[in-house]
Amino acid sequence: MLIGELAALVGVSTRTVRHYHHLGLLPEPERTSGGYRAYRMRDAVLLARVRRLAELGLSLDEIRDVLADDQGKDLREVLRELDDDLARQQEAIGTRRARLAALLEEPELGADSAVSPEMGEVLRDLAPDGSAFAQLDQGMLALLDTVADPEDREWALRALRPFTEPGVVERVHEMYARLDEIAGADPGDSRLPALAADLAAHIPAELAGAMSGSEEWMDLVFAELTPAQAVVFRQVVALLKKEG
Amino acid sequence: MLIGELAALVGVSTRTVRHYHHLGLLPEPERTSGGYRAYRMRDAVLLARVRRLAELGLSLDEIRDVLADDQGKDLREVLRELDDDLARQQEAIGTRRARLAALLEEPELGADSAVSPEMGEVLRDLAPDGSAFAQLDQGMLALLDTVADPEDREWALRALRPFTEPGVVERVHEMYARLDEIAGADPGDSRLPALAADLAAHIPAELAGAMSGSEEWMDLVFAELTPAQAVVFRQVVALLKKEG
DNA sequence: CTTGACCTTGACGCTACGTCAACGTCTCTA
DNA sequence: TAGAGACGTTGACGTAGCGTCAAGGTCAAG
Repeated sequence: MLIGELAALVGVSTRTVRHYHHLGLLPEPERTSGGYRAYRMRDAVLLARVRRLAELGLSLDEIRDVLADDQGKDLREVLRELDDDLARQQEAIGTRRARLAALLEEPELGADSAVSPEMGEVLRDLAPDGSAFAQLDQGMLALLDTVADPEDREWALRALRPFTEPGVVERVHEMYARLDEIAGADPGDSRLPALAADLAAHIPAELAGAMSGSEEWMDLVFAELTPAQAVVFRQVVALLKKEG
Repeated sequence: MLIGELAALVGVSTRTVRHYHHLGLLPEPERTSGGYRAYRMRDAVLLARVRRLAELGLSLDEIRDVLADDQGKDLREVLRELDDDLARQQEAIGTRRARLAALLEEPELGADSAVSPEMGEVLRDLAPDGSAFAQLDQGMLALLDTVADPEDREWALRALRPFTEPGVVERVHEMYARLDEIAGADPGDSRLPALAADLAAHIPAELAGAMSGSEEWMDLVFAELTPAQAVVFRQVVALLKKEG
């Protein structure tokens, strides 16, 4: 039997057979005068054994160990571990499918999808309306949602909910629009103080406190702003500090 | 933000971040004077986006496509395909776990395990009793079980069942033992004709017909036999042919 | 000035083979 | 007897998503 015949008999590729030789799973057979591998029934029997175990899902390393031990004692143990592993995989896939199903339910499926359902709701209410500022803002909310620990996340969601109420959403969009408008403005632009005042009036104290808590965080946020926007937010911070 | 800080923020390794740069999933940020990557919030937002999609199970290639399209239209399609794929995986795992459970039920778990339940029964009844001939014979039955198409398999099982009946099993083991005994014997040994006659008496005609059907198959089987055993089986074949 | 923590690029490792490449062997046929 | 075509040989790269050195540069602190 040449390698192609053996492979066809057992139902694998010749590459697979050679691979098993390389790994020592299958002994190299004698060679013909021409250098071809000459297989016998024993080889087919062995190869079939390997395939049966492989099709169960054992790794080739595990198969080698099992065949080396030869006894059924170790095999039973390996199979149990494998079953546990498969059970975990099934569970993980189930979880992912549940998340997928929830996502597919959503009417909008934007770049910031795949966040938690609660944050998804907030983001949908605040809707990406083409505003550059809104995009960054909502991206950061999505970031927060994926990296914050559960309690911080809950806290943030509670703090955000007021913005999603009808009547308030429109004000938020108006702020986004005004921030976009002044993006390229001069730092001394006359519209800035009014915008800062309006923003400060809409941001609750607790949110402000949390935001300005970390110096580095604030630096990172300010680094994303245009000079004019930065001026506005420095004024907002000042106003909120005075107020609190 | 340096790479380590970004990675910690989003919850990945620095290697992962660099990998995403390499794949073009994440744009390379500016560098500090010292050559360090200097990240900003936008990068964290983007990285979090990538991670959310990756954790859903999308491949990095798919993520790049989805982010390139930017629209939710394609994302929905990709997610549906992914869900189908996961459903298939779940089913496959379920099948494997069922086979595993069946296997773990079995009291004996030998080298030829993981065959079909029916063949498992036959092999258990014929039990590996240390006979070298029995080992090869039963290995070949296992091979047959894994490579034959369903109808041939059914046929073989029906033809084998008589051997597993109480009263017959003992005769089978006796034959195995006698074949082992004469393994190294002279081709002219006086025990050979009797053994051949006894074997022929126990092998039904249909099985004999099937076995001798393929020339190559017979060659492969004979190649596994010692000279004395080969003599015996040539006599068996002759006897069965005369009888049929 | 040194230490130690961080950064840089480059490259190999992992799983289970698929897929060339470049070349030898064997069988069949003109 | 030569050539074609089917098969075999070894060697090496590719896959997915990073982990893990290696060999070295940068930076803040003591």
